[in-house]
Amino acid sequence: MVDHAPSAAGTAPEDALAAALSGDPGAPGAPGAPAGPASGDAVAAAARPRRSAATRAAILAAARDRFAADGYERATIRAIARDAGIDPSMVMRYYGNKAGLFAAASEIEVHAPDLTHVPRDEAAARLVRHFLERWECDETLTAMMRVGVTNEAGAERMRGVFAEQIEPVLAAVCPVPEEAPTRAALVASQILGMALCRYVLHVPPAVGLTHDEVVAWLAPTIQRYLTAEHP
Amino acid sequence: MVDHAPSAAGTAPEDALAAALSGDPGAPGAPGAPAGPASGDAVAAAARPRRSAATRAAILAAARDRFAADGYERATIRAIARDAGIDPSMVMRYYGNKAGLFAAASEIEVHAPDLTHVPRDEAAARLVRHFLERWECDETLTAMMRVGVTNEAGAERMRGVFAEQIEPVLAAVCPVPEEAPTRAALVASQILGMALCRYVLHVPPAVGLTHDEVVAWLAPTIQRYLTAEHP
DNA sequence: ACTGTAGGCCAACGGCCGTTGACATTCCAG
DNA sequence: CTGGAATGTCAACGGCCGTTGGCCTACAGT
Repeated sequence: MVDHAPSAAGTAPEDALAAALSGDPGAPGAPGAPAGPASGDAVAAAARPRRSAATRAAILAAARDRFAADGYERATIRAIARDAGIDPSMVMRYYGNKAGLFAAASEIEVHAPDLTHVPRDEAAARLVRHFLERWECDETLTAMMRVGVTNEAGAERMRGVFAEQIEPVLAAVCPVPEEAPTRAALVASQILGMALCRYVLHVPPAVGLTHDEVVAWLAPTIQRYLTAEHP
Repeated sequence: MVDHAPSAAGTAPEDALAAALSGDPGAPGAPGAPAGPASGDAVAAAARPRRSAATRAAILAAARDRFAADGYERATIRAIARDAGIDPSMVMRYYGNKAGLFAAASEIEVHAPDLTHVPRDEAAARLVRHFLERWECDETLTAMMRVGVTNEAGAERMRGVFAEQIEPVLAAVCPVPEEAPTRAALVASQILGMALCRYVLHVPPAVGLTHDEVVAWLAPTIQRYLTAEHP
């Protein structure tokens, strides 16, 4: 009778991740960032490069690699710290906790191209090629997919990226504005599906396609999702 | 001197999963399965329902739910056993270890429909509708996706399902046989992408589509991947 | 009635994890 | 030169995990 809600015991860590991904300012601020030398010149304080910048960057780079390779649960702070060549406690000092580190390592900028000044029948090809390059330039998107699939907070972040960075861009070329969300979701389903097969599951025939082949196959699909009349 | 390979300690769990998913017979056999009453009638021994069958089924059902909801790492044997109403050690007795349990819980049967006797222009719609229903009838496919994205052994299993259960079915309706793998991968990318958005990431516009709408949008895409000439 | 065996529970072990706090070192302002 | 903040190391804590082995119970064959 002592424990009245044992079934909810396992959800605490996930809450931490959710809070961190929501931009919750609850994380303990890194030393050196908030308070300057008190009476010193604010501009000088901001301009002086912190010696820790290199360490922070190394941690972030190692974290991106590990999260992309292993997902959130299997990527351990100890392993990330080892890759970065520092002590695990430094990760805590700079990013508060594991969730905060992931939130920092998974800041997503899709940089979807502006399609308003692209000929309508080239928009889809442009889009496909952009995402191929974006996906291969670093492993952030792979990491986001790994965590989004496993973790509800990660999924929420992906929905946010979709709503804030994908939908608006596609709405600009949608003939009927109120259909934009549906059409954007269809586009996302095809692009994410190809990324899943090619970069995460490594399905051989999907890996073997050249960029041009992927564009040639997918662009007509995307184009139809964008502009064809509602079936 | 007892333990001769201490350096490989960190990789053991993943290897165990890989071995289990490869159908490695190394797992300790469950009691009651291999040896009958020695001198008894073999038919009677096989027919007599083991009292443990219900427990085994309960474990498997709980495992499917947990793996689907949490992925491989976060789904704990303790939680699965609690859901099944038994002791964690029973899981070990029946399935050897966690990897063996997952291997048993993720036996995938896609049951892709035979398309050889379907009018060519209906094949795609039939396929899309089948996968919608298949995906919603239980959570096995969601579990497979969660693990396939996070775990290399899980990805290997998905590639196996693709090669053995998807590719052959689609090859039957492919005009050019040697293009079958590529076309099957394209089909898989669209179907898995929609499943990802709809059942895993829960992207709102994708969730809101009815079956008929999904079929209406996706079928032309699938049809083109199946039968349109190579672009 | 007796006994072997399958089914089940319990307590524990060793290990890895995230996290913490105390202590050493480097750097810079005064 | 000196004091304090920034940077970094080390060792440890508590917790949860997968896994193991011992012990108890119920039942079927003889």
